[in-house]
Amino acid sequence: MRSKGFEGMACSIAAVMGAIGDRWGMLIMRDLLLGIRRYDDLRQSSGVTNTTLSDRLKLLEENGLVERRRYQTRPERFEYQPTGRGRDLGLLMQAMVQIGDQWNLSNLEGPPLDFMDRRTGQGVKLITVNRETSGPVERDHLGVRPGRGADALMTWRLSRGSERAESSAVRSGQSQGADYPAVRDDHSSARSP
Amino acid sequence: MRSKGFEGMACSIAAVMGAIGDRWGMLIMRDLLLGIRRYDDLRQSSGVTNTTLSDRLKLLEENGLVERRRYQTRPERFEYQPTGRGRDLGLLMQAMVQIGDQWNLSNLEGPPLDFMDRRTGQGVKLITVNRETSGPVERDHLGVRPGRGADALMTWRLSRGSERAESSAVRSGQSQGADYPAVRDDHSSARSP
DNA sequence: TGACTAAGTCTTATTATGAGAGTTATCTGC
DNA sequence: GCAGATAACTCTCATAATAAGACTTAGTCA
Repeated sequence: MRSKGFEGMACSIAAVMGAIGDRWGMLIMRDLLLGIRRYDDLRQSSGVTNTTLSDRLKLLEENGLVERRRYQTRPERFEYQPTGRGRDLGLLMQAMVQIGDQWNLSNLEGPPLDFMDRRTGQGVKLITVNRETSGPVERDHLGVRPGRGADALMTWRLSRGSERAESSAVRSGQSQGADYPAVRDDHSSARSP
Repeated sequence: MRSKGFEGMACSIAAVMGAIGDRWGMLIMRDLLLGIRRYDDLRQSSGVTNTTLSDRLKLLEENGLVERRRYQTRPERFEYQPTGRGRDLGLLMQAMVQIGDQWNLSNLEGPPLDFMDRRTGQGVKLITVNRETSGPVERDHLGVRPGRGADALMTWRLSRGSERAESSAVRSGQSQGADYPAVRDDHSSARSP
């Protein structure tokens, strides 16, 4: 059974994960964004099996992240390239590289992949800034609130999240609250989903 | 069969995806970062089944992203909270929200989740900046190169990526090259993996 | 001729998943 | 004092997905 309900979820995180499919989908998108175009190259680069690669490419195409294009006839040969939407996932890739490099799970002597400014050759990183002023915002100051597209479940999730952070968890002095404390909306209620 | 070789890959993207496990793992991390702590709340919030939630929580704990803590005895009750490493995934969450909001696959009238600066209440976003000067870097100027932790496969991947971008693909005038064009290293070669 | 390339499909055994029932220990309301 | 609720799971079963790798098709290369 592939999925249960990633489609109807009012959550951008679920939407993005649903579109990518799984970690194989993500590795394939990584390779495409790095410029790999051919089926066999994708297979060798990611180490995925034929069955899964074939399936994921179809899925990514259906989800509008990848375009399949015939680059020669007789025999027919196809290549795959990211669409505009697929290219948006570059941000995700940067975030993963930044986090993974920090963790360094494989105990490497440096990052495997180094993002940089092509003009200057200098390294780059992702930071959080104010949407209007572009001034930097520290992680400790970040919060979250239901947006206009939030449904009852999202509202419940956020209020439940801040609830726990203030009751048993904090009383015991051991547990920490939400990493992105919810800022309560006027119309937020804590009904069960 | 769960996975083939996500462990030995010299790639931060694979490392992060491997640690999260799959999209259910990501939804669980989302909920934990929003402050949800209890098993039943996680289940209701994410819509995951018991079997999968139980399995994923163990996996996330093994991977050091989540900590299981007894908050009461008789009867024993446990809660789950993100570790420091788990908290790093907040950046990933922000990236997904930013991308998913842009796509708006569910045709909502606004974002479901709104990240902001708690001090001012103003919205925030992720941008790419120079690692030293903190000056903004445009997407079109981004490139990539093998870092010190790159293995033969990563080097091959990057050189193959820029190869395709310059040969058949561009010759035909239809295909575009890598979104993050590789900057060639002096010691990069194009041997097969 | 034989080897090789590219882009897959097909087969089989193993593993994961969804749905939901069952379990254990305790607390709450009446 | 006992039905029902709560919390955090485990168990079962039918179905779906996966890994490994053999096979296919239509050419090119030496």
